[in-house]
Amino acid sequence: MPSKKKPQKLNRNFFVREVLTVAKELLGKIIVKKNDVTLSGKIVEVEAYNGDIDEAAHTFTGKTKRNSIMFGEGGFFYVYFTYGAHYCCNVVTGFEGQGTAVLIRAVEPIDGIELMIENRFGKKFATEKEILNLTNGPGKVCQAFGITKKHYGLDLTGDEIFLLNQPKVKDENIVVTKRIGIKKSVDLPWRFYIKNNPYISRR
DNA sequence: ATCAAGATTACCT
DNA sequence: GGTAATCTTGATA
Repeated sequence: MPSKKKPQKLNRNFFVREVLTVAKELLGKIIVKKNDVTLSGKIVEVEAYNGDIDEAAHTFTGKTKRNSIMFGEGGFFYVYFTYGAHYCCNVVTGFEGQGTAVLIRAVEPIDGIELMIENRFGKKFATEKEILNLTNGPGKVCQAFGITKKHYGLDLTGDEIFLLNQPKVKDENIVVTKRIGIKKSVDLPWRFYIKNNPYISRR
């Protein structure tokens, strides 16, 4: 009997490519975080940042202590804290020295939904509406998954947090728009999300 | 040592 | 739709 093929972890080569390519291909992939409970979700919305030409990127003004991981090789986790309340998580892309990354803006919950509800709302149960609000924004994704600065610089080809390969989302099912919540380089069409997915952050 | 800004969210009218 | 909350980082002195 032909057994169903298990999805494989994305390896270093996937991440060490041009940031816009990686951003688009990250759609539909599954992010997994292993603890006592395994949490996972399908990536449905991302934004690309490129310090070479993009004034909104944290790496635009050069290397600092905070953004140094973004200048490393692709496949590492860049987590930062903002607005005094929220963590946002990024997947570093490209070669050593490039300063590019993809912000994970929204995921569709798959495994460990009970724990995500607890992390986000501090209770065990949630209404359908609340479940749609679990992970539909970058700060919410980090809160639901319990991602903090402890995970800064983590190797995404390791065993704690990693990504599982999935079939590519077809171009006709990808919506391309301008990015959200930034004040510089606002016209770059570097936000990508899966068409008609209920878990994207609207706004 | 001090200060301003920020890749957001939740709650208000 | 508008805005307060909240604190880390990086820049300036």
